Amino acid sequence: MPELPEVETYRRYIESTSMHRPIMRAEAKHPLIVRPFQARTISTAVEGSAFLRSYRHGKNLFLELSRGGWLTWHFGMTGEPVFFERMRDEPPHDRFLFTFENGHLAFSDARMLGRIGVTASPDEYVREKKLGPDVLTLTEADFTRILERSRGAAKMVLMDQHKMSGVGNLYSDEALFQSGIDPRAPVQCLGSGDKERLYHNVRKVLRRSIERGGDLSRLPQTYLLRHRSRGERCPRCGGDLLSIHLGGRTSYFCPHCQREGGT
DNA sequence: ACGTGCTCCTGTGTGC
DNA sequence: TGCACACAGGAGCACG
Repeated sequence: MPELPEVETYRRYIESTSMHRPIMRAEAKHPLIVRPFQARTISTAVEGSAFLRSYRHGKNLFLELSRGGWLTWHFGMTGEPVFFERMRDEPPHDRFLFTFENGHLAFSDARMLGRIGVTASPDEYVREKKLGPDVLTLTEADFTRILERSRGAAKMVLMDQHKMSGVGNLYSDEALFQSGIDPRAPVQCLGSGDKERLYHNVRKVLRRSIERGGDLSRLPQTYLLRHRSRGERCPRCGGDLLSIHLGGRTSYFCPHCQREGGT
């Protein structure tokens, strides 16, 4: 379920469970999870190393390997890291397993849309994938510049990892809701007030969720995310929420509280 | 250079 | 209860 806050939560989890432990085995339990690499390539690069440092860029996690290079980790839609000590506690859908002297770190991923790979450095990976800057590193001026260079629906711009990296379907809905902006609003139609609110709300929403450990159920009831399902009502005005398809993804918003822009 | 839609995968919830 | 089918918080790619 990983957007930026979840991946940051996973990074901290791995920091607290799995660093500086010699990796005895690194095994792809399913070949798809390391695509387009060969399972062997990853095992060879990782076994005998330890994770030295962690780094996150948008929804991507990087772990520096003591023998050189970095592990890359993308969580797809259903991936999560699980540390455990006894094999009988191995999670279901274990797709990649790191084995330490005392314990294991599994990549559990039901849908297998996640990926594990290796790269020379996070910078190299970001360049290869043409990822935009991590959204939390953006200044307001950077953010505004990105919006001004873009066209199309505001929500699509927020979610485009090549423009800015880290925001997905759910948090874009939330930031737009809190900013009173219709997800379909063309970015060119946003006023400077809209852009300013959007910048602050994107950051606020992501930070708040990180504080809550990426657990949506711990976000305030005033958030759209707590009401993001069919038939629910806007937490602000009580009106019916609308759900539409935008770029193949489901968007929820309040047609009363969210406008096409111009402030 | 762009936006749209298809595709990769499997598990779960919904409605008949 | 059982089954079929839509749908899911992501992203790369082909196509127009």
